[in-house]
Amino acid sequence: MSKTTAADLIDRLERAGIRPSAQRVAIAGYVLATSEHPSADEVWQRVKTDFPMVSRATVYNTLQLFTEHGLLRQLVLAEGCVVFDPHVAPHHHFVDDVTGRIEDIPWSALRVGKVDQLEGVDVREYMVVVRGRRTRG
Amino acid sequence: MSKTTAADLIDRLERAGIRPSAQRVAIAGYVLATSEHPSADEVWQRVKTDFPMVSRATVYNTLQLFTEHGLLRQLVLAEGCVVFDPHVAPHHHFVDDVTGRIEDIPWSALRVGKVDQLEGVDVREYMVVVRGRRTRG
DNA sequence: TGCTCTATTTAGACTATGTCTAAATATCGG
DNA sequence: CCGATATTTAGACATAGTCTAAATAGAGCA
Repeated sequence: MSKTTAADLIDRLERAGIRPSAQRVAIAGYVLATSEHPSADEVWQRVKTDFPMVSRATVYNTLQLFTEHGLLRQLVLAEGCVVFDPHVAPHHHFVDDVTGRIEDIPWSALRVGKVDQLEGVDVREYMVVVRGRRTRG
Repeated sequence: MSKTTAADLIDRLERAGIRPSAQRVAIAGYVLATSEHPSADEVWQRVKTDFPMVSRATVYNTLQLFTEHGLLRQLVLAEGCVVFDPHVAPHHHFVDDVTGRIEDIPWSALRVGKVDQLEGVDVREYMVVVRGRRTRG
């Protein structure tokens, strides 16, 4: 595994326009290299093992900062955070960036190909999640 | 708007194999008819306006029951429940039903069509979310 | 009807996770 | 080194979900 050095991390933060403090470098060292898709609290737990006195607020603020500067993406995929839909047949979803409102998109309105060619997975279901703005009511 | 009667709701619950109590009918009256994609607490707040003494535990248990009997789906799309991904280029995601682990799927591994034909939306991003099981490591 | 067994509901304690604030600390430019 | 600004901190607070033991309601039956 290629180990990312502190100097590399500092460089990445600076190129993103972020001042590299010790806490930020420690957080970056984990979250910019992981493939685990951690929640904010998981990042906090993990970073604390190397950097025990970092506060929760710093981790949350830093993750927000990294996201604003394009180093991270936030995915609305945290397990256990669900919403209920009485429309049980397969369909896709549109999430309005402005209002947060979730709307159904009929299955036939989009076409998804090559799902059957995915290797090593037994697919139970899939859907497209589209995000953006409404241009009319 | 076609009003769903209590008799209709009772009938749906019974056909799904659920004994229809007053609380369950009240919860069904809202959640099986809405297009709002509410969270569990939102369902509780809403149902309480008509049925003030319903407890939170009942609403949570009932939503779980409805889901198990196929009347509802749970969507992992609740706003504010995020996970972080340092892979900022567009890609899709696979969620393992067994472990909950989220894995990246390369953009090129799937094909999504007709997104540009969606009416009334200005698309910022989209992704496919695939759920299922791994068949090998 | 009244009894008993089971299913359902309840209040509220508990936990986990995210937000906010005011104070303390660190860093930068001069 | 100094003052101004940026950053971090502890911990209170808020919100949402889980759990439990006790109370209530309903079904089947004598």
